[in-house]
Amino acid sequence: MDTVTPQHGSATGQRRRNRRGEGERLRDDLLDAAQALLEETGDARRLSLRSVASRVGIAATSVYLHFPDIADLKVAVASRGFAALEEARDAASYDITDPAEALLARVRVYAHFALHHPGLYRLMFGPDLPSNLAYDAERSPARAALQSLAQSIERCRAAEMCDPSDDSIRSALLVWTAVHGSVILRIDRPHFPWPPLDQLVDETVRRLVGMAPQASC
Amino acid sequence: MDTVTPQHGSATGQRRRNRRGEGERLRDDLLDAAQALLEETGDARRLSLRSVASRVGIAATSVYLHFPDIADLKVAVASRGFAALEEARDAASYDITDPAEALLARVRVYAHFALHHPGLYRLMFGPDLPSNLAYDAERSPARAALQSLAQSIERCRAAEMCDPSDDSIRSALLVWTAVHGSVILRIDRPHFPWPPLDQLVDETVRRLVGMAPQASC
DNA sequence: TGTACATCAGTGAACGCGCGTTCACTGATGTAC
DNA sequence: TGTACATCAGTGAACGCGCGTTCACTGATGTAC
Repeated sequence: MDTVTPQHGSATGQRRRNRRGEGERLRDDLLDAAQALLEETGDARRLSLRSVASRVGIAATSVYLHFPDIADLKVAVASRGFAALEEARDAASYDITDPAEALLARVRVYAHFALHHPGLYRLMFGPDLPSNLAYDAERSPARAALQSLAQSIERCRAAEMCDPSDDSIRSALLVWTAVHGSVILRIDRPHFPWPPLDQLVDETVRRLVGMAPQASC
Repeated sequence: MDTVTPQHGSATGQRRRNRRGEGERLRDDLLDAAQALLEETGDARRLSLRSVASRVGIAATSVYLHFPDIADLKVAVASRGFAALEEARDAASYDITDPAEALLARVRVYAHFALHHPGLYRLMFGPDLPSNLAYDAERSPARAALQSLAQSIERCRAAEMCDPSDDSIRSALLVWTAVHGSVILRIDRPHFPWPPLDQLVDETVRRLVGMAPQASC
């Protein structure tokens, strides 16, 4: 969109001050920088107010113009992460009619998202968000994601593609925690000889929801 | 064991210097202090050289008498944790003859260990160990634990209590990652309305290894 | 058309904190003679 | 039995680092008159 201004995407250093009325741009730049730092280091602890400011090329104190403190910035970054994850999952299952295939596709995308954005994923689902702001509150992206997973399982059940006696919310919980464990250990223990991700994820989902071993049913 | 010396278990403050020839005691005291800090904060990042030294009641520099750096101290603490976990698991299944019950008991104890020692558990299985020393090397307590889990599953299979077509190592991997996800999310998201732990763990294990829903088989 | 001024978008010095690590040292104690 | 001395088990000051946060400030720019 509009002309690519030099300050966008540039590393630490010179940066042109925004024009009058465009001060809000810095907010986006800060979020971009924080996300970039997460991608590079894979470690949410490195996300310091000073590191983000330095990445953008502004004084450390300027962060306070847009965020009351570093915790709020982290929450905002995580929030963007949840939106991106949701979008990716929806895109993955958009044109799949088979409910079982759709479920598997959605879970696979979740796993790939985690491995492609380990720092962001760890921030979203790990201990690095301030606990009073973490997304385990009743209305939160993480809960919404769980609901969406449960609905996907429910559609399988309606099509008689998995265990009919299960509570789909409970099944969703089993699947979510299991897949989280699988991807977070992959991220945290990169030297372990992990089998291919998709196979393991598929197997986990199939068994936990009582789906037949082959995709057809 | 022998007289309880005042420096043991005491908080920050006065501490009597060890007698000649007993300097190695400080090493144990450091490990005890580090573990106590983990229990209290639940956060492996707080394990700093200075915090451990202060907890024991010695000068920060004295840590170097026994550990080349803080990373080595963390590895030593994690190592004790793996030993404790192994012991607890063996104790849990010691007098259980039914292989399925033994497997479930062992996995339940694993989960309880994690929730009772969240800081220690996170250190053992999380990203806080220095990556070159993390226990994902070929010969490591974590690998040994996985082997032991696989053997427990193998015994179920021999007794025809679970899916006979499975590779037990692969099943062990599925179970380990799933249970890890379940407990680490409980630790990291304490505000989430988690169902009872044992039920969820049992259900996860049964489904992943293809065990019948009831304990009898 | 010119200018005073309010506002916007930041800056820069400074604070105290905890961190890992270095270096030279100290004082008690056991042992060899 | 007495004593010199090596060793052991630590100490304490100091270093530079990055951190979050405070405070008073600056300079460009749009706007009202």
